[in-house]
Amino acid sequence: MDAVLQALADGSRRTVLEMLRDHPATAGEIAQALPIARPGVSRHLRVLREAGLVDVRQDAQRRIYSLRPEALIEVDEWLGEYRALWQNRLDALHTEVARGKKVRE
Amino acid sequence: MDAVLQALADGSRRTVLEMLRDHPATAGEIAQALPIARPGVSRHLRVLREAGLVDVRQDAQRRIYSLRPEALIEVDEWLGEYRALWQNRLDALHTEVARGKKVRE
DNA sequence: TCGATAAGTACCCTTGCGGTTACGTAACTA
DNA sequence: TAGTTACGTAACCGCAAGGGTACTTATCGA
Repeated sequence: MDAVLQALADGSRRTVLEMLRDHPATAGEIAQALPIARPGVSRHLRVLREAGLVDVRQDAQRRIYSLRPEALIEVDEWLGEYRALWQNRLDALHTEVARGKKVRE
Repeated sequence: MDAVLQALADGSRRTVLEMLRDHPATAGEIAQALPIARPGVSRHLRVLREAGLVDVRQDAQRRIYSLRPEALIEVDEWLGEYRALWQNRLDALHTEVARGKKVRE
C-alpha cells in the first residue's frame, strides 16, 4: 500500500499507468510517448512492477507491460474507510444548507 | 490531485489523517501521538492543508485540525476510471477459470 | 558468430523531503 | 505588563528520489 501510493505520487508514473489502461505497451513505446529518456522509464516501470501495478511479459527482445489493477484495489479499499465519512459529511452539508445553514462542528 | 497523492504518499501524513478520522485534534495532540517533533507535524499539517485534506479552526492559541474528506473524493474519482477495468478483469478471470483457463491477452 | 535491436543497470549529479534546533508570534493568565 | 502556552517558520543537514549518460545483457536475423 505504501509502495503503491508512493508509486502513484509521481505524475510520470501515473501517466504510464494511464497509457497502459488503454492497452499493453512495450517499454520503448512508453518512453517515446513520455518526455523522459528510456532508462528513466525503465526505472518507473520497475517501481510500478514492484508495487504490483503492472505485469511484464517477454516477447523476444521486447518486454510488454500491462496493467495489473489489483494493487489499485488496495487503494480503493483504503479509501473505502473514508467513503462512509465523506458521504455523511456531504449529506450533513446538504441538510445544513437545506435548513438554512446552521453549521455545527 | 497531484498534491493529494503526494501528501498521501507519506506514511506519517496518512497516520495524521487516520487520527483525524476519529475526531478533530490540535496540532500538539497530533505531535504527541506521533514519533516526530512538533515542527515536523506542523509541516505535515501544512501539506495536508494545502492539499485540501484538512481544515483548521482557531480556538484561542489552539489550532484545531479536522478532516476534510472532499479532497479524497478526487482520488476516488480517479480510481473510478480504473474500477470498471478491474471489475472486468476479475470477472474475466473468473470465467477463464470456470472454462478451464484459456488465457487470452 | 557478428551486428542490430530492445531493454535494464551502474554511476553520477542535482533537487527536494523530512527531521531537528532555535527563534518568532499570537493569545490567554496572573 | 511579564510569563506561559500553543503553534508556526527559518535555517540547516542528511538522504533518498529522479533524471541523464554510458555500459551491459539478452534475443533475433544475416
